[in-house]
Amino acid sequence: MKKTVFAFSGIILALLALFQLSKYSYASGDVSIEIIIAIVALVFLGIGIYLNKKSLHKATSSITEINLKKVEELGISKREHEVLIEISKGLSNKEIGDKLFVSESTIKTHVSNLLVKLDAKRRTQAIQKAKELQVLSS
Amino acid sequence: MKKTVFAFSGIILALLALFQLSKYSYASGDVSIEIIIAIVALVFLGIGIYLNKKSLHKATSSITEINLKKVEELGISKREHEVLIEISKGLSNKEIGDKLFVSESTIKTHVSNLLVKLDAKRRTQAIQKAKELQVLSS
DNA sequence: AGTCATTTAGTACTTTAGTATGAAGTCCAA
DNA sequence: TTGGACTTCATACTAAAGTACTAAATGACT
Repeated sequence: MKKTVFAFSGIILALLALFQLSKYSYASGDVSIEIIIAIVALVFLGIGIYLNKKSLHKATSSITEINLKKVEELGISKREHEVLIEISKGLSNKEIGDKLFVSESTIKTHVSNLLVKLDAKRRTQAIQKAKELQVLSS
Repeated sequence: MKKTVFAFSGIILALLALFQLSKYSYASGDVSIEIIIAIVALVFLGIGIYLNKKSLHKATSSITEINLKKVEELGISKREHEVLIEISKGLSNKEIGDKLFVSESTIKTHVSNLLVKLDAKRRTQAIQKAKELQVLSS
């Protein structure tokens, strides 16, 4: 956090300096305007890349969005998708039932339906396929 | 791919136009140099962010290395690790046995040992924990 | 009001998974 | 060469998971 503050302060100061420098350099006639603009362009290109690298590195580690369209395409209902998530966490049917306040029978029904919809023979295979199809976050 | 080519062509043309525009605008005295530089700066900042987002998205999506040290720490043997990988692919004990040319009994033994070492009650939980511990690539 | 998808739940079975235990062969290092 | 870890396999269980129905309640849509 402190590093970020210092970095930003530095960048802002550098930019101000660059602006002033560009004005005086142009006024004194030493450098053409094209070169000044080019320098500014390159510096900001670098800043853009740097800022993005910072922000993306924190975000992308956990971003693997769930494709809601494919969930629909596969005909997976809201409740079934909930069950799918719990399966991927390693819970048993009984545990999922307790967590969602329904019976184990109900979970078995949902799981059976999920296996058909995901074309899987086992829950482990369902997890694998669901992640491939971006129906589960990995 | 075609999209990328068109996008780049567009960007390059826009930049050339911007450069020419800046020169004439300044020459005619309508716009001050600060504003021109600011516009160029913002445009290149955007380009930098855009380029980086593109390149990072391709790279970070598949990077999740397996931590060999933790495999050792957990006392997971070479064969057990092989079995773990097949489990995560969604195979049954029988299928894993066929793939590795051993009996289902053998796989059951390996799986039981894995569950103890990973402190899991089920194979699905083992997958989850193994990925958390970076013993499996996710 | 009636249809359709969803959610819930049950029974009765079959199939996998997982546990516990024993045992034998391999290979490596002390 | 003799433990020790690894791999293999088996038997006999118990426990989950999964299948194949049936069925009822709910809510949305027509």
